[in-house]
Amino acid sequence: MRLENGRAGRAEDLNARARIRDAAIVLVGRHGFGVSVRAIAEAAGTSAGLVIHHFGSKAGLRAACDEEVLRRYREAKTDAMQTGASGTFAHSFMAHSAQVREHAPMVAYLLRALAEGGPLAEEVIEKFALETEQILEAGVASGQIRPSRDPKARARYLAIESLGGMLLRMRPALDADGDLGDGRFGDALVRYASEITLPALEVFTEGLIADPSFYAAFLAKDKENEDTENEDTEKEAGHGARG
Amino acid sequence: MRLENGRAGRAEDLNARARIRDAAIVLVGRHGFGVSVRAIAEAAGTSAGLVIHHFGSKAGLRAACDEEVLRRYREAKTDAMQTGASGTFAHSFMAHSAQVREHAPMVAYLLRALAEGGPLAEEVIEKFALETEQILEAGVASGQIRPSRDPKARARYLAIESLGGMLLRMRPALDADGDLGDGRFGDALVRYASEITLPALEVFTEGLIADPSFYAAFLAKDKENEDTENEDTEKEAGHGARG
DNA sequence: GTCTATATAATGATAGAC
DNA sequence: GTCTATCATTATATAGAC
Repeated sequence: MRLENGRAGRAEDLNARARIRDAAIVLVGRHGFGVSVRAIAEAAGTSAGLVIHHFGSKAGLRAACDEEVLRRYREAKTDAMQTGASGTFAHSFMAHSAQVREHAPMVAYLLRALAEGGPLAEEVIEKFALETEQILEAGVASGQIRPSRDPKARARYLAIESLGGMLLRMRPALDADGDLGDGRFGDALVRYASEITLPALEVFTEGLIADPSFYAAFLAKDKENEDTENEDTEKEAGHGARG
Repeated sequence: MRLENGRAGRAEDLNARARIRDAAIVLVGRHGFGVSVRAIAEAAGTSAGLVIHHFGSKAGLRAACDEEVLRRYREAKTDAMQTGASGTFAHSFMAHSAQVREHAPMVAYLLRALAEGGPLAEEVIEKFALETEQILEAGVASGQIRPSRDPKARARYLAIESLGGMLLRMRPALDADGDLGDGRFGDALVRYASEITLPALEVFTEGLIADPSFYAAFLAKDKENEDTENEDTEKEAGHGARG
């Protein structure tokens, strides 16, 4: 009873069920997951009872929204990849998408999901990490990106910091207590992206730490740990809290 | 009626008011701000009525918690600075603090506040940006850190990404539906810190982008924008969504 | 200061008419 | 499929006894 729709065609998708789901995505983006079923029903022009009738429960509605948002994310990603280089880093992709009126609610919902945690958040984080890894791999092959001692760990680190920074910075702009927060959020995201572009490029191009002995010291300590761990494999893995 | 206590001595701070406030900090860290006044009262060994009596409302209680958490943050920061180099980057400071049993609830509450947004979140972000700027400035003076074209913007960028990455990654570990989530959270934070140390040091020491023309192109475009903005100062600042 | 009892409002979910 | 009416629960906050 749950998944048979949703993956169906997009044509006859303007029925009440889809209207409720779309209204929920918009309202969650604006006010968070605490928004009431009644408010969603009102925004969709129906009744609270119908919402439950279609989705079983509020959790069921959320699951349907998660699924739809993930679908739109993939769609937006494809668009961005074809359009230009907007799909490379988290903030540039998100800023690009948020400006497309159709994709803006998806971006807002996604940020709410990241702030709250849950399956959708985990899935998007994994997607970003993987996509970053592939992009960096291509960059290394073409000589634009420096090779890494551990490409997977580097990509994961960069993806999480990029996504997290955007979440932290854009989180306040989500709250639309004001009248019409329609294009304002997209604008704020673009402003953020333009704010960090130059410092990020500077750090990534010129580096930040001048003294290479820091890195060398940690590399040596890491190798040392690996060796001792190979000796007594069973012992509780205590990487320790250093520095 | 509100602030006269709280900054008072720590000795006679074990009355019911302080007990309620401390219980609230712990429970908010574990379950978020949606936790009920009743649950807080029960954890403090008192009644819901007394909570309202002391703090006026749930919002009043949160304000008191915010204030106390900020006080503990400053305290932990001072400790960390004196102890060693644990105060330098967000994750290392947080990981260090979360392992101190006394400071762990403060760190969890802080992450909840960052995820939710609000005055405390803004204040902590500003503090981190400023502290990062000062640390980097000292590093530049001693030759360990590379100088920047825009030190303030670079510090802000690094602070937000570091804090945001930690928030994104540690957010799921906060939920303590399980039995006793006491030391587990601190351990998870330490694990995260050790996960990102090597990739971060690699990127910061060796850089990420091999081709310097990327950065150069954006620098040129930025200068161009500055010039046109100097011509017509009034025009709506359209930095534009590039890339 | 602290408690119990209660007022009041809002929530998610159900039942049944149409 | 859709609605209205309602239930049961839970929430914050109040009132007043002690």
